[in-house]
Amino acid sequence: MPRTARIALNRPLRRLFDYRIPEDLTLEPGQRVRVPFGHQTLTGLVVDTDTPPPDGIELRSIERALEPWPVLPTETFHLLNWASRYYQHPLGECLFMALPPALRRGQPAKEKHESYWQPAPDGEGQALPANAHRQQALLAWLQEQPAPASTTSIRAAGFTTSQLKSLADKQRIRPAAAPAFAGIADEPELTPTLTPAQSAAAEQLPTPAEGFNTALLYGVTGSGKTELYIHHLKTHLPKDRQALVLVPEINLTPQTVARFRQYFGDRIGVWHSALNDAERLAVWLRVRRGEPLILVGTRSAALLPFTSLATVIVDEEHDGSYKQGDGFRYSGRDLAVYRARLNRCPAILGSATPSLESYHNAKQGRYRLIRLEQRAQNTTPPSLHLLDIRSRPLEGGLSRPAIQAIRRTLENGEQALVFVNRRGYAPVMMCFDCGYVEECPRCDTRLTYHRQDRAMRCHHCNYQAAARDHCPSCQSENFKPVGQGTERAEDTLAETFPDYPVVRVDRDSTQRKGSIQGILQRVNSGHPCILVGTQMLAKGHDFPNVTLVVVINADGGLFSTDFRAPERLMQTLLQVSGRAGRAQKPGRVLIQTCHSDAALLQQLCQHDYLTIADQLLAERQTGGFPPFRHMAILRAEADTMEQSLTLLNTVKADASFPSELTVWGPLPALIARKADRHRAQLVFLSDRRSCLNQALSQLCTMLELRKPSTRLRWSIDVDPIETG
DNA sequence: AACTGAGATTAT
DNA sequence: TAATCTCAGTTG
Repeated sequence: MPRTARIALNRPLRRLFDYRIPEDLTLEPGQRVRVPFGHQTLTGLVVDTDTPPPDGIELRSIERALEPWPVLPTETFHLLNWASRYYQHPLGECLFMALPPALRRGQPAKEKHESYWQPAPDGEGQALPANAHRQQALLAWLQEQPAPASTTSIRAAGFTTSQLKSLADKQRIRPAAAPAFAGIADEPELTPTLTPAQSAAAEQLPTPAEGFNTALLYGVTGSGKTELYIHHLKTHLPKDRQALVLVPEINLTPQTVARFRQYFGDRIGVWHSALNDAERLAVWLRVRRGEPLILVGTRSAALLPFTSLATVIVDEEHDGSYKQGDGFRYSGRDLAVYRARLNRCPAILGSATPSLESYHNAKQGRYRLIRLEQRAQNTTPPSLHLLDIRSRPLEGGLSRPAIQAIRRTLENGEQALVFVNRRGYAPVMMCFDCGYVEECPRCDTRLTYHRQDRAMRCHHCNYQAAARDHCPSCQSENFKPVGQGTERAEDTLAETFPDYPVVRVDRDSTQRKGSIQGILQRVNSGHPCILVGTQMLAKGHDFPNVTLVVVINADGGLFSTDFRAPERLMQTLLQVSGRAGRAQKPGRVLIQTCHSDAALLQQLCQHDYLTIADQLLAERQTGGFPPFRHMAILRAEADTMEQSLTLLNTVKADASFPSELTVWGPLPALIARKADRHRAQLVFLSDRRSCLNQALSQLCTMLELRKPSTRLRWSIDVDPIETG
């Protein structure tokens, strides 16, 4: 009986392919192989062996295994299998997503040869030139090292390979064998000191000894969650085990990584989108080898091949960036929790504004709710005030009282932060004579005016055109920007407060690498100034001298059709409020709105987040929305709206859905045309996850069978966060 | 997705 | 008549 293997390929095919295993080869799931596929040779992953071969097909043979060991260890493999079914995404693409790019191709699982160096005995080799300062410094550095140093660590210490080569040429250093991996090199023996409130919370956190257990850590902004994580890992993570720490966007939080490094030294591994292929492979291999790393990373770090995971932490667990927006639409947070379950270890989800999903889980008793409601430095929490701007004169979007508050803040020698939820100068250019509004030629959107480079831009498809100074329709010069963007607010503020620096922080002002660091440094010097910016400012930064936060307009989230909009509004407002009054000075938050009577905004000023969350949950329950019911969206996009709607309509008509499944639509998407693609969607809701999942796989089979055209595309989004 | 081959369309 | 494009079908 010839042995067979079922192989997954990195292709968008919802099926696997069977191959014969050569006589001399033994294989297990998770191994990489080279297989013939049509006229090409591809890298595949073994999913199963000795499965009954299909009838009437002449199987081709696996060429060879790329490694004698599985690149995907058992738990990771299980996780991805589960995720493939849960998110209805082809298994092959899920599995390959968990490999670094180098291993997705046919490359060997080895780092580029790394060499190790040690100083030559005293007196050997040639003397160094007097001006070779860096070489002398490198030699001195090598002499201080307890063991031979790798090229990577030499580079990390600020030296170059050419300096290394010069020393080697002069025989002042010699190559050495790679030191055997001996646990953690030198993890500092340092543990953060906790406040009484932090200690109380720390005692409730689930430890690796307890097995699988999920905790929701509700820690208000400034309560010191990071210290708590570090303390927890220091006291409970065994020295030989791994930990995963997920963060939303690591590029914006180098301070967090620095803090972890300070306590764990080289035991910290970092994983984010800015790594190149070689760096990715190196970190991935360290994880796969089972080095007891504490891996700090973004969403995709949840897919890393941990072999001895003992703690999972998800910081800012409410953050939308944990959900992948295209392709394999997984939630890094949810995969991390499932991973903890597979590895029988604790998962800690931390946030000052927990997602309603996690909070609901806590209320249902599935998660342990831990409250940390005191700020670490005993500062009073910021006070929130609504500022109704109906029929008030505005200057560049700012009301008189807001400007006065900013002035007082600056005169007190403190800093103010102005939050504007739109980048650019103004979201619309409009003709005040004929009413013409400049729109994107490829999307159903308005173009945003960017004064910085005199451009009109579409924030949805990146279309760009030169800005005009008169109306293209009636030639009137009464063609003006309408509404507020960060650039405009910056402008007004600079005019109003000529004696103080105004610093803008948004995607456009921080494009250059590291420019945000410079900005933050400048702000943290503490001199009075005004910060203007978008969401970016709300995320995790610590501005000790900011005592006033002004929200230019809170109304955007009040009337959205998206059922998550109120939740998101509350989270954004509270996160940005948290930037106020960190040090010894109390903070004030002014929220400009045209609806100061709105119940949601009133509650925000009077209550804590969980009270509002209770309220929002009640509304979700009444409306039959997540987390009370499970949701998925089938989206279609094509050259015409008719094509998209037809596909969804026929699929809806042909499928036999159980009565407990609610189906809405098909309806055109909120932005019906995006980059010249016409989009529509069908929404599914069900009380039972299994019911939803079954309906979705039925849909997939149907959609796979019909192959109308490559220009007509469809995708499934399970637990969507954008429902427009 | 990548590739192929058949058939239609277009350039020379 | 050759080169190019489009479309549908297949991959074990």
